[in-house]
Amino acid sequence: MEARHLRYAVALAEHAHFGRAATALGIAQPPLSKQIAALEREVGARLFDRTRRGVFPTAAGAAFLVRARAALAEIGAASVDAARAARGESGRLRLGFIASALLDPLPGVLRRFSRERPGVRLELHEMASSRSSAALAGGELDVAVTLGRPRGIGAERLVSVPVGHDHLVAVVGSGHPYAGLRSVAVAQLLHQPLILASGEDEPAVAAGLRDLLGEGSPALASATVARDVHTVIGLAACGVGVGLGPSRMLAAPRPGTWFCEVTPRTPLPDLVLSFSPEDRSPVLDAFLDVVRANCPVVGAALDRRLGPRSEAAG
Amino acid sequence: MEARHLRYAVALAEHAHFGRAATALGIAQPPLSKQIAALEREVGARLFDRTRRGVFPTAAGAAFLVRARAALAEIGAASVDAARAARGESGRLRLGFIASALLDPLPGVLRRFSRERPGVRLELHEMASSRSSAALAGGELDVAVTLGRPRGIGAERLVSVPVGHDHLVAVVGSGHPYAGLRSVAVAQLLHQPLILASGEDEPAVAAGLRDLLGEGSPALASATVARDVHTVIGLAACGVGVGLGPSRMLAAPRPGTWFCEVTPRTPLPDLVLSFSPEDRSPVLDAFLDVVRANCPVVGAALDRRLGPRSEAAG
DNA sequence: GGCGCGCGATACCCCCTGGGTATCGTCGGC
DNA sequence: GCCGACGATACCCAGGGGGTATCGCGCGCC
Repeated sequence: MEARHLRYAVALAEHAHFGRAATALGIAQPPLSKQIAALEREVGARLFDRTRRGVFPTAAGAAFLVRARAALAEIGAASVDAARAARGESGRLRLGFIASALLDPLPGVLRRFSRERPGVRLELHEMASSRSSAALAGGELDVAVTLGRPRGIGAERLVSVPVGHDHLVAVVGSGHPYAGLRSVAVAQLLHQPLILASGEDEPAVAAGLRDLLGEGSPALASATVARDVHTVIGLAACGVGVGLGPSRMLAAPRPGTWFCEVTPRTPLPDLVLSFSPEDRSPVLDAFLDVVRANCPVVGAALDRRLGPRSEAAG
Repeated sequence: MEARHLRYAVALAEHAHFGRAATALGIAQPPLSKQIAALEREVGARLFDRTRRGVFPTAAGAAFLVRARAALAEIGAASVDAARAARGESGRLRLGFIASALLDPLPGVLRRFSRERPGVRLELHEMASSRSSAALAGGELDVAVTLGRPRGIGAERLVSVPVGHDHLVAVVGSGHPYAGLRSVAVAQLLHQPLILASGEDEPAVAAGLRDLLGEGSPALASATVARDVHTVIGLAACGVGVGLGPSRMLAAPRPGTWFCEVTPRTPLPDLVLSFSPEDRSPVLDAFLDVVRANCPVVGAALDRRLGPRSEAAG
């Protein structure tokens, strides 16, 4: 049985007349008679009663038509759904990211992406950079934002572009003596209670501080350790001490906090956007477009890695 | 787009290999490649990624396949449902009947029919005979059991067969003086409180009694009137008086009641089964089969009206 | 590193079948 | 009783679905 048979049966039921149904289908009446006869032969039951007053479905025909209409609706939806998916207007995007990425590149990108692609389900997974890399290589994520380039098995197959440069900055509550300062020197941190994110989540901050303050520094040893940079800012705002984190923090100002540069300027690893070029999908391309639009420097780097924009532009 | 394209796409997704999918479909590989290419052209999107390790659906392909499988399931169900309906194994039967028919022919018929055709929904409508006839002629019922042959517009197009002959009998409670009698004479009814069904529902009983007792008989004038014959029996069982109704009542004995013949024997109109021969359906045929099997006399009458059994015997 | 092989795409051909025209059978209605 | 409407049938044609042969291209294996 072919979709043609369903279309013909539905048209015949709607017009209750072979000639008019055939005209509506764009064919002549005899082929329609033949196809309906063939359909009835295949089903093994008469589907239409040919009376003088019109052509009406039998009980079997009525049962058939219910399914036929449903099948035709599914067939139509198949094309539509596939085309939508091909244009990246539906589907899902699984994004792994380190918590601090929520400070700077992600808010704008996610807001814009979900506005431009309301049909795409965003699955956001906050996780450590190492887990993001592994999940990306294993196909469990579509795109990841990590600290530094991904390493580990499969990482060499990933495309990675830096999303921006970072250096170490300090954050204090408004009532803190350092509030209002443009910058603080490393020496000013030595006898302050320090707050920084834990090793796994933001390992670079702790490493940078070790470089600045010395390996066994008491200030570092007694530092308050938070799970992620958001908590660091929150604790600093409460006056617990001097928070230390990536300069990305400046992009998300929060009332009651004050940010100062740390001198000497201490670079931190870049935030990096990665994905598997083999698993590119229209949704991923759409996401990359949004990233391009939000951070022009990323666009140039992407073009260098993928060629000047895919032809599947929506 | 034809069902063939859906079948091919599903097979290709299942085998992840053009050659094996083609073999499973019973065709060669090149036609499958062509059909998939044509499908992708029509949808306007690549549906499968051809990699060295196999053929996998793209995001668009995955969306397409969901709909394709659903459509194919509907198409398969269309045939099955139609065949079932053609065999009278599904659908509905709308039966109109007079209340007293529940005493005799209907219990056995309905029990047997619902056992033989569990997929058919029985719609039972108790109504006066005149309404049944009109509903049958108007296409609102498939079959009706009425008192006497249907009359009124459209009734001449109906096929009607008597389901059995009836005459007037009396029913009393076990404690009644008549309990235990084989028969009662008309004279014995003259000074008894009588119970009979109301005019609309069982008009023949009242008419028969008028013939027996005389037009202005005080016994008739003071008779208790119930809506239907079931109530008559119930009231008689309570000792309210002598119930009068069709001999069909004998078929549904009820504890605490006693039935006696009324002499002289007074025939009542037959219970008649009617349907529209133009609207015959497999379900109706199946119902008529059950009626035949339950009441052999009806079978002969039906055969006389319709020919010796339809060829669509299930 | 070259050859072989597995796989999908392409080229080309055939014939099946879907659709066309012409016509018939039949049943109502005027 | 004739005509007209409608579905079925007969017959023909051509488009396309499916066949075989072959190519292009990686990958893997000596």
